Amino acid sequence: MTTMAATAAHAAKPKKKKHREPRELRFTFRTQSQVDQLEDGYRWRKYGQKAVKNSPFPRSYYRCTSAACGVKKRVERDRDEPGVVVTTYEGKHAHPCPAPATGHLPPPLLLADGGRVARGDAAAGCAQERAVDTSA
DNA sequence: CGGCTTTGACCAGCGC
DNA sequence: GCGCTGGTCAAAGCCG
Repeated sequence: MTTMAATAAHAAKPKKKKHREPRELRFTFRTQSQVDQLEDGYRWRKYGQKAVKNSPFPRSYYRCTSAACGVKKRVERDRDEPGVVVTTYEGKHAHPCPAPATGHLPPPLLLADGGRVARGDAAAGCAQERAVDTSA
């Protein structure tokens, strides 16, 4: 960002967002983990990594590998707890969980975010979707 | 062979 | 007016 000197020689892309659309719900969970790729019951593909000023650590951007699943997930480490990662889910899933029910990988310690409450469950994603679907 | 990961670069909006 | 940040995309390489 310091040196953005570059020659524009590429076609523009239809990507722009003035205001956050209320359509996509945002869930922020604080999970105590050492790895970013937490198994929440879905597959995520990292599509970017940027360092934010709010945190001394870089933020990771993940996207659901599903087809009609436009769910995004951003993972960043806590500023005071390097052992804790802040997982923010954006959007809602529209596909079954690819992970088997026998997948009890994450041990988990989900804390309440700034407004929402999460339960320690391997199927955090499924639970989230269910909660949203039932609520909305 | 397929699928996933990583890095760099670019863009847009906003603030002062 | 300029600078800055945040966010996304693209391509390539590597691994199982």
